[in-house]
Amino acid sequence: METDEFQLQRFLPYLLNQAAEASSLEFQQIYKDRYGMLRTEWRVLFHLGLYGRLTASDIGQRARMHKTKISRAVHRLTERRFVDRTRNEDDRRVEYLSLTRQGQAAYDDLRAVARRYDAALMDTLDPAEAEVLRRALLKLSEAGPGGFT
Amino acid sequence: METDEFQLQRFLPYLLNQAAEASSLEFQQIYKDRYGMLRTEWRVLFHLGLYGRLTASDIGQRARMHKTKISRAVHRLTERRFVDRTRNEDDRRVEYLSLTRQGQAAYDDLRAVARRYDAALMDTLDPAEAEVLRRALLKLSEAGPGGFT
DNA sequence: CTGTAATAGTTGTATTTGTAACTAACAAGC
DNA sequence: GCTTGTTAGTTACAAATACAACTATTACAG
Repeated sequence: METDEFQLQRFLPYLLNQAAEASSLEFQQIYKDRYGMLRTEWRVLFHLGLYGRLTASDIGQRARMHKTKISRAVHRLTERRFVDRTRNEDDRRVEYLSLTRQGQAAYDDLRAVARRYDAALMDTLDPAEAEVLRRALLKLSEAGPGGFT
Repeated sequence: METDEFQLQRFLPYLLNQAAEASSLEFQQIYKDRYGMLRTEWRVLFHLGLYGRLTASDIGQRARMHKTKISRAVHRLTERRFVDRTRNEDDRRVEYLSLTRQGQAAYDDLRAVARRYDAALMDTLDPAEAEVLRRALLKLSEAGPGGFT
C-alpha cells in the first residue's frame, strides 16, 4: 500500500492548467464573438487600456509575452482600427501604441464583462479562500520553482 | 479617483494563465528534452501510468482533452513505443491503451521529477496557503463561473 | 433484416504558435 | 567617419492546435 502515491489532481502545474483553461473558456468566447479577438489581442488591448500609451516591448515585459506574439497581435488590432501606432521621432526604432476611440470602446465593454466574470468566478469560492488564491497565484507567476534543475 | 479600478493582476483567468504558464515551463522542458514529448503526450502518459489500461475516450473525459488531441498524442506515443494499443474484440470500435515497458520507465522517471518539481513549487508557498490553493483550483477546474452569460 | 442514429477514433484543412533569422535604427569604440 | 554590437520590431518557415468532416462499428426502431 503506497501512501505517497503520485496524484495528478494534486500536481500544481496540471491543476493550474486545468483551472486556467476552464475559467477562461466563457470569457474567451465573449471577446472572440464580439470583437473577433484572440487571447493575445485581448491581452494587448487590456494593457493599453489600463496603462495608456506603451511600446510593444513595454507590453512584452508586463505581460511576459514574446515579441512576435505582440507584433502579430498589434498588427491585427491595427488592421481592425482598435490600435494606433505612432513612431517616436527621437528614436525611430520605437513605436508608441495606443487605443483608438473604437479600441477604447471595446476595452470599456470588455473590462465591464471581465469585472462581472471575475465576480462570478469568485462566487464559487469563499472570500478568504479567494484572497489566498490570488496571493498564491501572484507568487507562482513571478517565477517557477526556486532553483529547480 | 476611481477606487474600483479594474486590475489585470487581480483578474482570475489572467492570473491563472500566468501562473500556469510560469509553473509549467521548466517541467515542460524536462519531458521534452528527455523523451521528446509534447504536453498532450505527457498527459496521456500520466493518465495511463496512473490508471492503467484506458481507452482514448476514457482519457478524454478524465483529462478534458479533445479526442483529436488524444488521437494524435497516442499516435506519436505508439510510434515511439511508449504505448501499446489492443483492440477490444467485443466492440471493435474501441481500443485499449496501455504503457509498454519503455512507457512505464518514462512514466516512473517523470513521476519522480514531477514529485520533486511540485515540492519545489510548494516551497514558494506556505503550507496552509498551498492547501487552500489546491482546493480552490480543483473547484475552478470543475466548472467555469456559475451561470455566466 | 434494413434504415437511421449513435459512438470510437481518424484525417484534412485552416489557424495559431514557436523559433530563428531578418531589417532598421541607434550606440560606442577607435 | 567606420566597424561592431545592441535594441525594436517584423517576417519566414516549421510545428502544433482547433474544428469539421470523415470511416468503421455497434445499437436500435420498425
